[in-house]
Amino acid sequence: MRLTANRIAGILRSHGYRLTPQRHAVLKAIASSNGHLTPDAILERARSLRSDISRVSVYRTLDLLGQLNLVCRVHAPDGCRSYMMTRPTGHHHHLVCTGCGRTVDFADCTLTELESRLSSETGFRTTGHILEVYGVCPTCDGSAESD
Amino acid sequence: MRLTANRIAGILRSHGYRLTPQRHAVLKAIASSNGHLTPDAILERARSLRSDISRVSVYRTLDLLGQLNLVCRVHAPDGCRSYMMTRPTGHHHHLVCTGCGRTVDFADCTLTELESRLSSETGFRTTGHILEVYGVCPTCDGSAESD
DNA sequence: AATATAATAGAAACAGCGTATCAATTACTT
DNA sequence: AAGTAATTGATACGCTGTTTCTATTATATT
Repeated sequence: MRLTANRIAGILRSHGYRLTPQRHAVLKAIASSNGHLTPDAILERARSLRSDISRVSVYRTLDLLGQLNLVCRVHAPDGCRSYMMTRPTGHHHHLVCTGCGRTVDFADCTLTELESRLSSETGFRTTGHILEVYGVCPTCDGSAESD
Repeated sequence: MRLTANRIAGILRSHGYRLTPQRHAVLKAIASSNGHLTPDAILERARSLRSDISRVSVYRTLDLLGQLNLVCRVHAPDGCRSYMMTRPTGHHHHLVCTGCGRTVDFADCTLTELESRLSSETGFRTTGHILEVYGVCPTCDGSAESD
């Protein structure tokens, strides 16, 4: 289950951050999507909820949420600055629909073996990885696109 | 073994493209690195070989090389537009040093299982993936940084 | 070697994304 | 209700990448 905008609002306040209408709109914008969103798409959605939101606030809110690990970035083939809500769990990866952007998380990551093998073969001390899997979701596979 | 600048020059010509001094300088700039380079870093290196190279030409050459699969993009945590020479082989991934950028390719990709499992679990028709592994190379692990 | 020509170059202007600065506003504490 | 520190938007800026256009040039042909 993914974090709702309201729960995140509570988390923000518990960390001493203010809950402004702008932040709330950004939260709702991100939480209302089942896929990843670019900062620009987030701005657009947030503006439909509250018209007086600036681009700057979107970036600031994204930075803040990123620091608190409440949103995570999605690396798409055409750009690596899209965001979506982080699930409560820790390490995970994304299965991204290249048609509509719908994104599914998965947590079973089989890369620790690979990392240790690479480590012993190269002498590198491995520290992490990016993994994004791409595909076409059932809906998009039936031709029409949606979001 | 990685492609040399001269071999790539031959490939370009065999595809009907001209071998201009600018392109050659860009090729040498990329080939002379053992890591991934941003377009800006490539411009800088190419300029040290030949002063009259414009930023536009770097981008154009990168596009061309990308179409021919002679360079590939490296997704780093801070940006996804770095380039390095492609090895002659096909599907592969990168182990990237976060200290100096040195990059090692590896071809044993264990993700087809994961993809088919995800596919049957989600209904997505998987089409590919990005995988970049990060680490610290032996040199950088001994404190000083180099390139 | 000279010529023709299509490809390629750089200059300049532009567009988009993200950030820094700063005065005005406002969410929250008391 | 008032005080205050956090937060906001406006503005300006810088960086990255692209488009357009004219001049140049690598190559094929003679």
